[in-house]
Amino acid sequence: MTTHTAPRQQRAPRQDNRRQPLLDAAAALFRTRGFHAVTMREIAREAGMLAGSVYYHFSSKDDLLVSVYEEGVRRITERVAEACQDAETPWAKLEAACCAHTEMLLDESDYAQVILKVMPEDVPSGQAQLIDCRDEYEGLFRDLVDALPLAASVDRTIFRLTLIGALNSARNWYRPGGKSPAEVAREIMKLMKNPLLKEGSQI
Amino acid sequence: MTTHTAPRQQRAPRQDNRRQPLLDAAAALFRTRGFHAVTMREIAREAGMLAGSVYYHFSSKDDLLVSVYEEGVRRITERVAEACQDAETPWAKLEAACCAHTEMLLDESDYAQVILKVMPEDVPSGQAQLIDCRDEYEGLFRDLVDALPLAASVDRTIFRLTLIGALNSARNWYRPGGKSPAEVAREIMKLMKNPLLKEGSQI
DNA sequence: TGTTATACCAAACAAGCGTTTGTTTTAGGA
DNA sequence: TCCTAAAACAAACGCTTGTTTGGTATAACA
Repeated sequence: MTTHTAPRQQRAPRQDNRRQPLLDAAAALFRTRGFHAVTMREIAREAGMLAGSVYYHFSSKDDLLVSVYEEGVRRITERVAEACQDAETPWAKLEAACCAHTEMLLDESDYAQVILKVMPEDVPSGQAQLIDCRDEYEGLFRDLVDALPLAASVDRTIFRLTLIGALNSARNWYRPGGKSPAEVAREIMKLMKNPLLKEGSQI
Repeated sequence: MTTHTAPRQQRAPRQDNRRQPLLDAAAALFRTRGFHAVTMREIAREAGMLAGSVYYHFSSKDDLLVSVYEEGVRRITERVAEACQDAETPWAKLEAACCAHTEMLLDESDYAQVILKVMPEDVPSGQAQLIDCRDEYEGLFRDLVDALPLAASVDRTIFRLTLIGALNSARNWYRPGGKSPAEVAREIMKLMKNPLLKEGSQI
């Protein structure tokens, strides 16, 4: 007697599938209010459905956050990698990367901004996954910094982390209408590249 | 017939008052896990009491957070202001301030670290209060930066915000055992003060 | 066109939340 | 020593949370 494994026929997703609007809503809410302050009912309502329906697409709130986070890293990685390729010198590559990074964080993508707002420790079940994502993205900048012609006395690790930290901190004070995100990024890089001292002054 | 307003006699707080242990517990928990992820029951248990008892000392969870936050700003302000006074030149003053700031954020005070972990928008009812606190503390750094002999092309506002942002970002990667907090702060300042370029290299 | 996996709704669930209430213990001042 | 305010307990309140369950409409494929 043969074992009848059910055919388990698979079908293409329907066109009216609302997984994407759901992710978008979650990204927007997580970005502005953080993981713990947002409820499944809010996310669902924003996507035009009920809370229970979300569980057809995601197994838990944590799972939903991880998906948003991964998509955020995917998008910013894509943009930054693309921006680097157009530049020629190591410094120009880094600058292009910083501009793209800052643009994503300051006005373009809810997804990318979730990366700054949500900390891995907020989601114990997916902590390792989020950290891996972040590390992979940071590796991009490690390569760019390693390629720079820096004085031997400069600690490249601290330089890299400080640069990214400085760019990210713009999120706390940037307001649209003044300098553009790219201008902010260039200004910050200028600070770290040029001497600040007034000519003739002593330290 | 005279109206007898009750004497309403006031007494000094008892010696076994546990308001302070309560604040300490709240500071430690808010710092590591954030405002929304921490419950009143946890805070109370950590301080050795029950959830309801907390409301004898604080009118709400929001109120408790605001108290912790204000105490954090008070402590870091005190330490930074004290550190500045010992230095002489503008740059030395700023460096002393940055070292003190970084020490508080990296290993000393749960209270000070709450300032980084909790965002004003987490507590709508006390948002304005938290922002005022933060602004007042930042004013300290504004004065220090304004006193620096900088090249005219440098945007002092962006310099100040970037410096603080860079220092604060160390919270994300600092690990005890390597460079001390003060060394990290000095390294970051060096990055923003000195030229990075290798001698003879082109941009 | 009929079948079925897809994608949702509607309603409930247990657990946990911040907070309130009424009562009890206890230390400080007369 | 007695009285009273301080400071806590014990237990509940109403509500919200993330999640589960059972049912139902419908688009996709045979």
